[in-house]
Amino acid sequence: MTIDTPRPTKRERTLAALLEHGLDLFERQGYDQTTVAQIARAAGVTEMTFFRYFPAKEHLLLDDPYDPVLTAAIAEQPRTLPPFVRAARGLRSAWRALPEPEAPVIRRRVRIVARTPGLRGAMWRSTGNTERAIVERLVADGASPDDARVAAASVLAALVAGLYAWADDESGTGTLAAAIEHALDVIDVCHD
Amino acid sequence: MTIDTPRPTKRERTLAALLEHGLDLFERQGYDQTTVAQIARAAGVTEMTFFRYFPAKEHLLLDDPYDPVLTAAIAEQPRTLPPFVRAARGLRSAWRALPEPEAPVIRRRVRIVARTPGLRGAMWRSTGNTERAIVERLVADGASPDDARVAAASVLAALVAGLYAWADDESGTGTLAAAIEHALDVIDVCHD
DNA sequence: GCCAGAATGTTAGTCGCTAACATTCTGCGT
DNA sequence: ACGCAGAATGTTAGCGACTAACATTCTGGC
Repeated sequence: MTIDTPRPTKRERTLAALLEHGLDLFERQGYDQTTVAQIARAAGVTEMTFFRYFPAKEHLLLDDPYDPVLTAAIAEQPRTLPPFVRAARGLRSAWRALPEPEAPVIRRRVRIVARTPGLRGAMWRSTGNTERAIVERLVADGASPDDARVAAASVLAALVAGLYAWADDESGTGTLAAAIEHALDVIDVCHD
Repeated sequence: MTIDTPRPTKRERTLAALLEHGLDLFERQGYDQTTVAQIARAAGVTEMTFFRYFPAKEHLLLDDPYDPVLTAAIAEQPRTLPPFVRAARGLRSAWRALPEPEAPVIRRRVRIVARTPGLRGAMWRSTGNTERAIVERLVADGASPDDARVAAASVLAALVAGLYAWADDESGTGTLAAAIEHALDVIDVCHD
């Protein structure tokens, strides 16, 4: 909880309204069945305005400000390890340190993505930036570009699969960090 | 070369025309800049007809009749191995056996996909069937569903990354099978 | 309370894609 | 060669995501 909440600017308020009503409608009637016009109307705004806040419908669900932490964690892994193992262990230690409070919102979003085939592709594309960041890090440390791309893509795919499994768990008991760690364990099978 | 080429039915001819002109236009002016109407016109046909042959624009590039071979190869891997390793080695042995003659067309297609960000997502979604098939196989052999999904997604991501690297190689000398094998080696780092 | 600039609305249009129905053409048997 | 069933294609109309150019209203600091 922040100390003081100075009256949110109008921009912040409409953004929040779009996010809230968007998530709500997606959950109630499905992503494909929900129209941008509907979301806008629910938020007391025009379709046009929606696109001033999000470049596309899917961006209401896909945001990703996590990159810097990840690459830092990868950099800390010993360079003697193969790129694939470095990436996997780096991601694992990064997510272990992540704060859990944001988990509920993330869960709502991931749930919708996991259940909408068309969005799974979009999610994958949206990991493009993260992938680039990881590749950069690995190459800077001596890996071949091709190998780095393979390692990054593969590790990210495992991470996303782990996210889906966590979001789909009805009980909702497990922590996000544990789910991620488990997913990366499936992949990092070398014990040396 | 087949022994005799009985006059291709009209359906086959328009299909071929759409594929040919589609690929051509995509290569010359880019995927996003190419309109379905353009492709149809070039093939001497209507936009409507295009959609009778392909459910969506992207399907002109994405076809995948490979699943049965893959799962069979995975089934042959020893069940004592972790799911991830089984999947990786199964895929490797499957692609080793694949005929190389189709490579040139595949290369054209993958090249376009690799260079069109929006299509990378579509490609990923189109691997959904293959993923399901692999998961089924792994689960049937005793893996947990969550673990199987992680393993399948991760291995497929590596394979696709390998495909991109191969298609982007300007020299065009390396064989498809070699590229795939190399990609899977990056991921299967356990030597035991 | 005023006013610059932010925020929003309007209109019009493109592209991907679908549906319902009409029309033409192909390739088979005779 | 001929005719006909059914395949193949065309037409029209429309929805939803998204963009562009321009007009309008409203906000928030002074």
